[in-house]
Amino acid sequence: MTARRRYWLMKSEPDTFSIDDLARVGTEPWTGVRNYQARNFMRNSMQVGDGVLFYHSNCSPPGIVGTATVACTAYPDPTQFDRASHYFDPKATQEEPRWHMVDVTFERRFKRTVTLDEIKREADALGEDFALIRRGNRLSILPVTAAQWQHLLSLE
DNA sequence: GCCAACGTTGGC
DNA sequence: GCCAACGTTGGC
Repeated sequence: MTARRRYWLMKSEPDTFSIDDLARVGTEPWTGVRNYQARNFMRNSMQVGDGVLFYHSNCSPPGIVGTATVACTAYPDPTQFDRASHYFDPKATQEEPRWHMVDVTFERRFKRTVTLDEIKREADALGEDFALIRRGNRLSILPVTAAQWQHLLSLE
């Protein structure tokens, strides 16, 4: 039996890692998540083949720029053990890692950015509880329903 | 570069 | 276990 495909939105700052970077490398470990809720989505819920909306944040304009897929189930993020890394976590141990991540594989770059501004205008269709457009929400990884996925793709 | 929102930390 | 201080996110 094939697992049911789930959908996610993952934010990345294009200055750090953009959709074009992902297109170039093909598959990338999603290092550096240091938020428990975001980690839990990766560790507890992501499955191989899940759909990912790739979102550019902290740029102009912010928005969805393409799609990717989850390439593997979660495993410990090695940067937590690396003293030299910006993401080093002194409280993490090999025996008890704190931070897990998945690898993400490039699927497609949108012909254009579906901007946050446009997405906000679709609040009625997407639902007010959609975390991306909920006021003050800063989650870098959030779940997307099949209906939201379809609707967001239709905006391209 | 500003700053609102919010998560985390640590003193008590 | 409260909560102030602090750090980070991310839109603008």
